[in-house]
Amino acid sequence: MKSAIEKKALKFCIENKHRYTDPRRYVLKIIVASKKPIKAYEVLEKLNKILDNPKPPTAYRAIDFWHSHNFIHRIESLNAYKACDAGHIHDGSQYMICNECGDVIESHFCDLPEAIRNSVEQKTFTLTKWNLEINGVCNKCT
Amino acid sequence: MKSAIEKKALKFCIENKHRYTDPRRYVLKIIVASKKPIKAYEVLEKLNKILDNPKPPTAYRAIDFWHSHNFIHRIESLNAYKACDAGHIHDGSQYMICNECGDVIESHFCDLPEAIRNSVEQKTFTLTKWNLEINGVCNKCT
DNA sequence: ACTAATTTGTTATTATATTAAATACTGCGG
DNA sequence: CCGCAGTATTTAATATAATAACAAATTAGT
Repeated sequence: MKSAIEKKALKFCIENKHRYTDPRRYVLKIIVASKKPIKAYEVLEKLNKILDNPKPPTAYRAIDFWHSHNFIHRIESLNAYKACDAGHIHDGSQYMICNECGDVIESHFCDLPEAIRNSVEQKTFTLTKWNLEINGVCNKCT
Repeated sequence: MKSAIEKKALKFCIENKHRYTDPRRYVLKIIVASKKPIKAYEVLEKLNKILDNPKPPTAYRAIDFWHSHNFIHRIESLNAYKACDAGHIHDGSQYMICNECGDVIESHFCDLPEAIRNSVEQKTFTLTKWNLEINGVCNKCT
């Protein structure tokens, strides 16, 4: 049973002549299946139940692959990865991380808000990517 | 010769009855002296020229100390630390990281821009901290 | 000086991530 | 169908980042 992201990923691979190999396939499945952001070595652990004794590079390469093609994002402050189901490519991302339950909610601002963008450009800084991580307490935990 | 931050740090320690010990003192000096964000093991390396064979915890403890008291910030996507000379405490920070020269510029937005804050609060998420890291190319490198 | 609190020293270990070199797989032109 | 070129994986080793646990030293308050 394939999730929407997995279907999109398979389609992407076919269209762009990338291989939808077992490591890639299972790593994506594992990350998609995880409700919370998942760490590389947790991915590796789960991968170990499917593949034969996989080593770190196997997980990392697949993670990098999906990451570089925007199917997953990295949450820097957690060293963890999360699938992104946005129907579009975005060069920025925004997360709300609950300090209580550890849940991470992604918001899809397609653009960096004006106020920030202006401030950045005033410094004649050419923007390529941005990442906002917000900590706090989510509504379930309040 | 003490920088403004170091003076402020010393004052802070006296006022709050924290000890201004050698590891803390030198670690802060090293981070302040570094133009670019500096990594923990680079701090340790430099510390090794001053103290007698310091171990990782020595550096990490001092880093954590200054970090927890807002004298330095951590740039998550670089695993690196940078002194902050803002004259005030802020619960959020914003960096522009140049992909070419590695320079990092900190902007001092005291508050998260309205547009984002609203979106966060609409999801009834109580905000405690935020961190924005922007990648791009700085004006010197364009 | 005695005690409690804080901070550091030391050793070891865990967690996270990458390199390098050999090997295998896939699509394609002949 | 064969072999080449490009792409991807395997393997072992290593690099980098961070913490645990506990003993020893320092300091402030009595």
